[in-house]
Amino acid sequence: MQFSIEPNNGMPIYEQLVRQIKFAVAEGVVVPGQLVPSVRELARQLTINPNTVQRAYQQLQSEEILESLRGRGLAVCIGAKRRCISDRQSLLAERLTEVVGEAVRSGLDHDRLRELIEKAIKQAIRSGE
Amino acid sequence: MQFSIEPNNGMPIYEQLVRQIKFAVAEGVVVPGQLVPSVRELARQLTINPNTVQRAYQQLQSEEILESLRGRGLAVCIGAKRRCISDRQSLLAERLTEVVGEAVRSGLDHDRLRELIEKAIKQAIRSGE
DNA sequence: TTCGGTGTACTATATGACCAATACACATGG
DNA sequence: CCATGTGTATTGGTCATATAGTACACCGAA
Repeated sequence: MQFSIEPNNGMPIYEQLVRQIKFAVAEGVVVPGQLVPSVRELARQLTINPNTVQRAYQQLQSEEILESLRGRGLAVCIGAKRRCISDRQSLLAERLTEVVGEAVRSGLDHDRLRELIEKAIKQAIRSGE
Repeated sequence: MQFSIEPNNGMPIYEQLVRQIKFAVAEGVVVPGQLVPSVRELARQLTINPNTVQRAYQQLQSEEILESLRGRGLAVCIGAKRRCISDRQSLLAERLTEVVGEAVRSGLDHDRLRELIEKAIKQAIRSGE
């Protein structure tokens, strides 16, 4: 459960959290039934406000990714993994479509575009190992 | 000079404008010396607030893309085209790196990722013609 | 039972983006 | 000259995000 929050990235912090937790469930980093970090613990870990974490957890509950075990914590729902895998594809496709769309509309050569994409992929893989 | 603004896209409206105007200069849709639409005209055209247009124009002046001919309008600076072409590449690469980075970190297969990218490119080209 | 950790709820405050309205200085065309 | 259209500046308001602080109900272990 390693999250990285980037403020000033346009995307609200609570939304970044929602995405990353969904991705973690999709990858099996947290399995159904397992507890996620507590509101206060995760807030302390990321040095953000507990209310912000709470907001992310609240949305994940409304999407039936997490369920509340009051007094104990929040657990990953049973059927959540399949849905998170599906969600991951949708969420990433959505952003990709936006960015690629902007590039094409801007008039950039398709060759240049593919070149930039390949460079981005290599950089992402390299920085992640 | 055809712009499309999407509110609630995370990116502020004035920043969307700055990018699209830079792209237009890079493409030669507006050539150096030519006047861009007036603050009020563009605001009316996009049904946004004149202050928002003003803010975009102000930033473009600080980057020496536009110059103010007070009482007449705003013109594209002489050396601006080359800089805009360079800026376009940087701006698009930056966003691409972010999105691709998120996809890779999320654990998505590289094959799936390339698949999504190809689909996004085809869709962008198709919707643009 | 008691205590600490859990989720949850509520109010208040600060910041940034954006809208709304107004006012002023300048240039152009009648 | 003067009316119109420019850019520019200022003030105030709304909304979403995020922070800060407090309070309550619940569970489990000591």
